[in-house]
Amino acid sequence: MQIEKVYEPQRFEPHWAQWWIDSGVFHASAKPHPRVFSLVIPPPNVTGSLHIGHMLEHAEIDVTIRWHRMRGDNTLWLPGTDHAGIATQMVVERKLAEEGLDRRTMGRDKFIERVWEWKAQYGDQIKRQMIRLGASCDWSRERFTLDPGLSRAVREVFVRLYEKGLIYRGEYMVNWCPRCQTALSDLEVKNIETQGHLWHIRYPVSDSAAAHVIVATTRPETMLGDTAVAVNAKDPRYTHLHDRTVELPLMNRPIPVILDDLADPQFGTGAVKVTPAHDPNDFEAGKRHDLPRIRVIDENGRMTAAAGPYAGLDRFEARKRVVEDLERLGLLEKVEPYTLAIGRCDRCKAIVEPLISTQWFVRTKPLAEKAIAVVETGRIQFIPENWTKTYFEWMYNIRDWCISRQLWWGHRIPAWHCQECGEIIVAREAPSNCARCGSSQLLQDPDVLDTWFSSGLWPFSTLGWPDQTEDLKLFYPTSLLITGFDILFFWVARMIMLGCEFMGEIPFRQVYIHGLVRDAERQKMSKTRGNTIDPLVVTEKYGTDAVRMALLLGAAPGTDIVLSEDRMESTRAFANKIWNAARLLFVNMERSGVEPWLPNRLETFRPEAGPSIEVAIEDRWIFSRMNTCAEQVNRAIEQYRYHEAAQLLWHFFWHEFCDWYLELKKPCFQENSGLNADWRNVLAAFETALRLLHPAMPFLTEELWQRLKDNAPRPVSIALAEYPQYRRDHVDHAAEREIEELQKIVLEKRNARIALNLPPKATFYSPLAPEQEAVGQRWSDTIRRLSGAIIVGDMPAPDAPVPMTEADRRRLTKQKEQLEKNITNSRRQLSDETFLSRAPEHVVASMRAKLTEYEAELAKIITALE
RNA sequence: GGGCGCGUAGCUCAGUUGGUUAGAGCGCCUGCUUCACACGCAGGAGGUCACAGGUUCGAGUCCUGUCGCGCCCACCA
Repeated sequence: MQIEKVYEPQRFEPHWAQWWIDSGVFHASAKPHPRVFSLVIPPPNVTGSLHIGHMLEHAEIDVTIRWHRMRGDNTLWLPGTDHAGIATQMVVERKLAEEGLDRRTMGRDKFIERVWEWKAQYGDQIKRQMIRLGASCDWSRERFTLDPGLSRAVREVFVRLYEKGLIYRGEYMVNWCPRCQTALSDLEVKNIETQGHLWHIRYPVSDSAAAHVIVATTRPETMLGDTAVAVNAKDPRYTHLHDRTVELPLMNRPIPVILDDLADPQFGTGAVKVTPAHDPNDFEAGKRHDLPRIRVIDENGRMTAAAGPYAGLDRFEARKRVVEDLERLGLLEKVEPYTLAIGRCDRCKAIVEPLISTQWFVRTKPLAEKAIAVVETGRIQFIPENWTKTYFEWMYNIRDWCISRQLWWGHRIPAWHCQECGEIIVAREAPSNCARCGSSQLLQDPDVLDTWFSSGLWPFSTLGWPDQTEDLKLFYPTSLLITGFDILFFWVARMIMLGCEFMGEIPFRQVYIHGLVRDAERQKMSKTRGNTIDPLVVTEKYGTDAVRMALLLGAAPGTDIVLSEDRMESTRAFANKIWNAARLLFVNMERSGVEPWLPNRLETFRPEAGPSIEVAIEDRWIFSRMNTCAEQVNRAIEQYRYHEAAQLLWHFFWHEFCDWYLELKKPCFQENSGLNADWRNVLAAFETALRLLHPAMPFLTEELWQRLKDNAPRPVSIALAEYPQYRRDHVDHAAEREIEELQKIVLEKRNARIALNLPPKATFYSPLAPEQEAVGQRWSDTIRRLSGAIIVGDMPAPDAPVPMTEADRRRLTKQKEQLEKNITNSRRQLSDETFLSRAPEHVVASMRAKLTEYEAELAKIITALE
């Protein structure tokens, strides 16, 4: 059998990725099963290819899913993608611009056609990437948020919410992105601290030549739309202005002075200009005082006709001109530098303009109540727990959700406007006549829904809702959601609200929130920084398994994940280590004339299996150790402690299986030995180790597992094999104690050799402590092989004792000091009445045991030093 | 302004309900091409757990405060 020295992932991974899909290994059963584990993917945007953050998410999901599948659960990982309204439309528009095209000249239908073409191309790319990265999804259940079925669910939800009065349409102030030409929800606006100015402007008081009031603003251009100046009723400085009017400069329009709490006497001059059409606070104040709303900025961010001489100017140009003009008129009191939070569009970073427009909204308070309750009662659990607080924080202060977008790509709002009487008809399917006047002149609302409206239904719309499908019955509520904190409000919160409302049941039981992937310098990865890691590039270079392992090793709950080439190099080394352990076995099997035959598992190493099968102590030891490892790994995965699971696997395989077990087994690999008990045990141990490693490193383990032949029927894939579980009867304390003692002796002898300055190959005589003799004699050959030391009993003792080197003496002295300190500490603790009465028994017991150990060791060191 | 989190070896981070000598990977130093693996083997150096108090028999872990850093939310012009 030809096996290369170095594991080449590129040769095997694509092959297995395809085979898994073709053989349907990952398909969930539609039949009820006592244990069901289901999870829906956070659907990636169709806009682009997957980045390393997706790979982390998918690695974590995949480990969990594979683990459940191997435990025999009926397991579903439902894949799919999101149409991502604004993001996708933006990308396609940009693409069209390169061709010199514009969506407005193309027309809606033509444009949507182009987006679908884009989707076909990129949606496929995402699927290909995921398959290549080993994601064990059930591709037969793949969904897209704009699929007919999911669109039906969207219309159903919209209509029901509307009928329940939870969706309304109205004229309100919304965040408007002048670049994207659409309204945005509050969540889609990012407030970014920016260095700006605070302009203090004098507004002359009407009929009072000298008097004026000074207002401060960060946006002077909006003064053109001012319809009042507000002062606080309790502010003694402005009592003379009550019931007066001021002259609005530049526009020469009298505006009233109103009394409103909007004006904070502590801030600025205590007087504030009111622009009801362009500021959310002013909008509210305007409603309270019935002020006119003068719109001076339009959807393009340009000044309207109402802005008089400034009409047609860009809003920022207008600001400059307004300030210049005020200065010329001597109405500019002063300008101060000022730090303010500017709202920017989450997608295109354009400065958002608050505008009054007619939009559709969801009344969120009633939905939030249920969503709060299910988390409060612990029916939904966040991991790590502290996200619960963030979730509540947002839910308690939730505001109505603007769901209409002036885009073309997305779910068209299922509302029709009657051209005759203006009636609005909300319906599941297009109505033919107006419900009020009977006219057939109906036009569908041009707007589409916020992307998150459809993703909010994802856990049940993907399973067939509103139909009561088998899948829905079986897999809803889903077991777990694994996602990032950046979409906690956007997505997770809305799924909980909508799931509780429409299914009457939570969408998932647990939410695991993973961290952000950062680069070696702990920086956030972003395209502008140019520090992104492309999953395909690094998997090509290091192998999928290595990259997965690197991600998992860093994936401690609640922390960000640092990924660097260094890390992937070390995990690649680990993959190679597994490969070479297999190589050792395969090469020796050939020499021994052993067909790579996989024995039935347990009978080979269990002492109870009968006297006919020899079970060497190292076999008993490795199975006992592997049992412990399985226990810990299972518990770690169960608690989403992926980094711990990965580290346990690493340590077990490298430092126990390879460093000790295989080394101990080497003498058994004899020429033409045939398939003896030793071989059976080695192969059984190796096969079990592969299964243990499989969720973390699926490709390598599948490749090696398939190369092991079997004498008994087994699943077609290691992905369907049984995951090793802890078994009480596999614990073998006697074997562990003996091998531990052996390890201690070998390490001691190795150190002795180094202290003597002997080269690795040199053998030397070394005495054995009396208590080690029983073990030492039995393992003398092994000790000699692994340490180079010939122990007393093997050979006559040397005439002169081995002289101690300086380095050795230093080391021992240091050890001695440390031990003395520990002994003092332990003795003090053990003579402390309070400690003895309060500390748990096992702590006291272990401290006693350790103390004895320290004392013995100290005695040895003292004699050695003399 | 409110909320969350971080500060542990040169670097990047683990450290589950407090329990005795604080761990890993990388890097560094020493010695080895030993017939699975130099993506390797054997060994080693390196930490007053940010700082100051407190609770406790016992604190990296719990409490208070200080300093430094990050993230999220929020309409103070």
